[in-house]
Amino acid sequence: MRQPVIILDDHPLVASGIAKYIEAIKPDLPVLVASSIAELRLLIDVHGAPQLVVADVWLDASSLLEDLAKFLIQCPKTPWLAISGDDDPSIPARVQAAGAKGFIHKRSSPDTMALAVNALLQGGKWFEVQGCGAPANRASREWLVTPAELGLTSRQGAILELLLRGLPNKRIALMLDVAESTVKEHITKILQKLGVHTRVEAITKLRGQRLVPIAGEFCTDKSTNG
Amino acid sequence: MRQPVIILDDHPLVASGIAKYIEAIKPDLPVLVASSIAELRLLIDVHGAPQLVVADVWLDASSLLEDLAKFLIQCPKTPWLAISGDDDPSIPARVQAAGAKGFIHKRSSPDTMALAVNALLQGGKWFEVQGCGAPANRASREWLVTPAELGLTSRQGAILELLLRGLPNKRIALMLDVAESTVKEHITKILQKLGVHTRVEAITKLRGQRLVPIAGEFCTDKSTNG
DNA sequence: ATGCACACCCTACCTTGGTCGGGTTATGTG
DNA sequence: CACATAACCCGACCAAGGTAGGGTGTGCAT
Repeated sequence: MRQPVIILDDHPLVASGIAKYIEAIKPDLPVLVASSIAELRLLIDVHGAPQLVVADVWLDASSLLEDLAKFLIQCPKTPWLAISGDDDPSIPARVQAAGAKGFIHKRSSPDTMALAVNALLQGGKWFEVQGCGAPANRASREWLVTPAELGLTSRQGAILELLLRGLPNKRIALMLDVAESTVKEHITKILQKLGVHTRVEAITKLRGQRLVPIAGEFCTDKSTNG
Repeated sequence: MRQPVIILDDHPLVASGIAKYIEAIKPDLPVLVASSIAELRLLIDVHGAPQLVVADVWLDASSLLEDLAKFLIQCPKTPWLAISGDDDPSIPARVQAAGAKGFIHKRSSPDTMALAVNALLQGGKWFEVQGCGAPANRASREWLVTPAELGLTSRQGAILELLLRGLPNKRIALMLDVAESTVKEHITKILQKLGVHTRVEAITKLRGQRLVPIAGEFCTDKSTNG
């Protein structure tokens, strides 16, 4: 019933690692591995259009990017996530131009990849800005994420924001003026969508990311902990 | 009883891929995975000196290479194989100076890695010469904090490090091979010293900071069994 | 020797967190 | 219209987190 996720990588080590990881975070999704476009085509012929393609764009290989893009337009509904180990800063733009719905660097944390995969599976996008040129000011250039990119509703996004500040459910409920049980319910769904089981995992997974601020409402930036 | 091979890589994707691959070519060898020197140390405490360490020298991280070398001289009979995804041409020389018995690049074929692993397991060496000259991008100075600066003992620092990674008490207890109640006790004291009431507050309070990988003295706090 | 700090173990108790199975209301869209 | 989705509420259950107070053994300084 559910279409598979296909990992395309010429490096079997990395491919199997990625596959294993995606299987771990998405136990209900079949994950297949291809090490060439030919193999990818074969898998798609057999299994139909996949739900997602995660492709290592090893740009050493001549025109892989174009070939891949040309090939994947056969599956217009299938998003694909580009992964590169290269530090060329033009890559994100190039893969986006080639039709990728997302890009992450190989040195990204697995958590980041999980987020990207989730985002793409839910129809969103995920483009990670590479730090090649000026990686020094990491703290000030934290990546921005919209709730939508994480597949969250706006309300869930609001609650996630407070959750990420370390607030307990009771405080969140007070701030949003709803029942604590409602907060719990939202958080349960948030955790599911993020593919984690506890708020602590969610926080560490999203570490370094920042939700885009939501207009109005609970913009009380003071207090919080303590 | 055969001693294990330990893979050290901050990128679990790659680590598990490498582990899987080595398991495939060496079915009789247990393969363990660590994602930090602290974890590596723990594994060695538990299992004894490994037959081989395969370490990704992610040189972005401050002085990992020195720390690793300093740590591995405790196991003088254990060869270690450095893997790097960086193109800095000085790396092979540096890792050799640091005591590595081999070096391969992440873009090497799995076959190459198999050869290197075999060579080192048999007491040999394997140094792959890199072709490219792209300079490494210096970077990513994250704010480092020592447990001492926070008023913590070394043990508390170790636990805090795991806590900050989002691990639940049970996992921390398993990794440190102590009772969960002991972990709880340590954490209670950590929280008191940090002036917070929950681990989530501790995480958000220390967000963006990184504990130093355990300074100097932390090596093996005796046996304490009993 | 006595005291102190640390790491370790335990039980008990309470709070918080997360899930599950109900339910209501409003807003859409086929 | 029926149906789906989101937001809201409740109660109940169990797991996890945190505190309190008991204990052991070690090493180190007074």
